[in-house]
Amino acid sequence: MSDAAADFLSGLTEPQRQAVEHIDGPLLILAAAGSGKTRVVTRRVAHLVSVGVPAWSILGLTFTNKAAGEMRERIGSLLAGDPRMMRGLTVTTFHSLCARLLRRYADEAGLKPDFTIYDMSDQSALMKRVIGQLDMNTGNWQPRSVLGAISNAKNELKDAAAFAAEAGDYYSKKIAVVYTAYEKALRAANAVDFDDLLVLTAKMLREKTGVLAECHARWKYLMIDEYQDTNHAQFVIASMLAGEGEVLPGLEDASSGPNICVVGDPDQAIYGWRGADISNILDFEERYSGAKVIKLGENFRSTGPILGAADGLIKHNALRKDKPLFTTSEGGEPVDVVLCRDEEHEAGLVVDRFRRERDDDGLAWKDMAVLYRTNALSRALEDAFRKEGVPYVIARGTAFYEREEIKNAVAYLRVVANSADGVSLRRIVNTPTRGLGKASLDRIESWAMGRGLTMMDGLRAAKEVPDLTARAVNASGRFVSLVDGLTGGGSFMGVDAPGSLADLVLRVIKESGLEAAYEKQAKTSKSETDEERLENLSELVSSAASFEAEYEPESDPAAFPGADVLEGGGSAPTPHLLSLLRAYLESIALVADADAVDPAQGAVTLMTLHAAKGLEFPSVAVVGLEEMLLPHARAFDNEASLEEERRLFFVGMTRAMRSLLVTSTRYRTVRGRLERTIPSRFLEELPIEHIRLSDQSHDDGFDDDPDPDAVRAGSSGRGWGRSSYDAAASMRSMGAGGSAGVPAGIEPGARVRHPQFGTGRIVEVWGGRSARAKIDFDEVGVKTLVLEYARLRTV
DNA sequence: AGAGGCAATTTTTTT
DNA sequence: AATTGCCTCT
Repeated sequence: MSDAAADFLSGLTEPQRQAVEHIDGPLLILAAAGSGKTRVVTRRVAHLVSVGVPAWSILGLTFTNKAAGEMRERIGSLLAGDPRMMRGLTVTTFHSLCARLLRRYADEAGLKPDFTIYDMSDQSALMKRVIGQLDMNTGNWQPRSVLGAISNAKNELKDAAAFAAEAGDYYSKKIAVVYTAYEKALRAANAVDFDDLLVLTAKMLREKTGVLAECHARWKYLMIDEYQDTNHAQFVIASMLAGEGEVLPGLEDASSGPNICVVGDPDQAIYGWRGADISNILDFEERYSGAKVIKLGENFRSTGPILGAADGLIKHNALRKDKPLFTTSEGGEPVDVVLCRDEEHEAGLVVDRFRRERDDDGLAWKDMAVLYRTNALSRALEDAFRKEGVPYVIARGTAFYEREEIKNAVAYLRVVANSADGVSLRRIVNTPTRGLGKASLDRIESWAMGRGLTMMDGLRAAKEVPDLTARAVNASGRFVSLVDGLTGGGSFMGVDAPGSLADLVLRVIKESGLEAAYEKQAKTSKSETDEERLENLSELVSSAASFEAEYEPESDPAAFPGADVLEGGGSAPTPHLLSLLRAYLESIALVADADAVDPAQGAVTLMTLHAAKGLEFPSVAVVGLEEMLLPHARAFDNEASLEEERRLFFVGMTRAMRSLLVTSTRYRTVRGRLERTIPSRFLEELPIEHIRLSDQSHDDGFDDDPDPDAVRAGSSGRGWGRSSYDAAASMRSMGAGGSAGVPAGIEPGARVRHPQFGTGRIVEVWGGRSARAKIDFDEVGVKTLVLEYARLRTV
């Protein structure tokens, strides 16, 4: 063994070393939270390469782009001696890989290579039309729930025909009809949804032996992270790629099984709701009878109390094989569990604690994270962080692309890349308004559909469409030439339009009139949001520019580089603008919220518990430990989902290295309504010896320092959570604090402060039970607010 | 055609 | 609170 190979083994525990050294045959790594999984996986890859396995024959699959990027980076630094050894290494997400394979083998998959990937809002838009066209009532058949049913079917690899064949009851039969029509509409739009990426790839790998053979020729070593969260479709894809089909009964043994290495932890399975099947990991040993199983149990991340508390919690999962969590590290503060008055109090508490930890314990903002069950909980936290001037970042990778103006610009790009994309076309055909109203568009559409043409074809042939006004024909013509101009003369395919991707994006923004429309609005209404929109649009141009700068066509897993690239030498061809555009749109479609986590930002990270999986922070706060929230109301009906909620909390707790705060509030504003809450049952499951309870929900005001007596007060018994609570007293104290309820002195002429709108003067007050006030705010103008919910304070 | 206003509604998590 | 959809007014 070379010295380099030996390096990858230094400082490892025995089981870690075994995992790193494993080369051929199936391997299951059961990696408990904080057990050094990433370290092991990256070193194993580096080790494989160092013993002569070509990097291009290794395929690593993760769930988020960020995880993939990190893994690639860490492998890169392990192999820093020779960057060329990384050549052709593929580490990517399931969805990315599938998208690339489907483009490369579009024919075999029954697609066209320029297909669009529809996100959830595209899917809803399409589904609404489909349901409407079937003359079904969107009230009775909600796009969301229908899509949910279809998604479940797809995850089990049931296509519309199979679904229809099984459908017995009226409801299922109806869904089957919608499913069929929805699929037809997707294909007509030359589009696939998220599930299709997996489904169509699985189908292709099963049915097209030629494709599978090429994949086998390329990838000899398969590695899958977070295996406990794979669904059936992903399981099939993994099995096919691993060469499972080649293992004949009776021939499998320890050395001849496929080179598939899966890594996961059943205690961190949190995606059951989207079809993840925990039995994939539980049955791995059975499926690959020669599989080597390595358990990484020792935790290197958290202090004893944090780990003890998390262990005590997860033990309450009855459907779980008991597995001790242990650490050799000593000391550590107990887990703080604090009962707060409301979300404002809770957020203030978190900010105070973080500030203290930064000032006294030498932590940096980037070392801290707040985790919550639902995105809605971020608001109160944001307000507090902003108010206190503490830098924070919300992990919502998709947020930018969900903005109106960005969606509009991206829709133009999508139509440029795929003119059949009806959902995007409909979005932009009259945005900004160009005189093509609903009536004209309906006429054009029915004309086109009657002929089996796309909407774009209809626009192109507007002159022939009956009953169109001259104005509509004219507008159609202008729209068509706009798009043709952007595609470089209507024959983008095969012809490289001049300019870069960023230029194209810029042209879209200008030539579409989007920029002008927002500029006009910004001038007339003087609102800041339109200024912001313009800034966002130019940020989109920058993002396109940096995508272009970083894009490496040869790193495309479906590029299947020829010998010249794999063996070195040969320069990569200049990417065609259209393929660049496709790749860019694909990267936009496949961003994950977790991708936005960037510790380099020097800010506290706010994110959902789901997004936190795989990360670690010296200091963590998990907020909102209340019944209906964590566990979530939706999880009450069955034990399995309740246990998933518990795992979710477990995942949150085990992100913490040194400091963990868990909070619950007595009252929480839900959809604008102040509601009484019940502390989460999970709090009572935390072992008392590892936690420090503190009921601060009765405290008045906004004390910065926790009351040391209050800390002791809660620890006497375990009944503090559920019933012994004086709601009236709490309401009184809140009134005094002025943070909720209707403060006195709300009358015309009075000056008040609103948490969002700032200060203003009351113009008018009326109404009895749900009294409202008209308030003239200094910054944002006149607004009418319901006093009960407005959180006004007199100034 | 299209903007703006009002009423109803709100199933968490995400690739 | 905030978003979405429906409806009216210009």
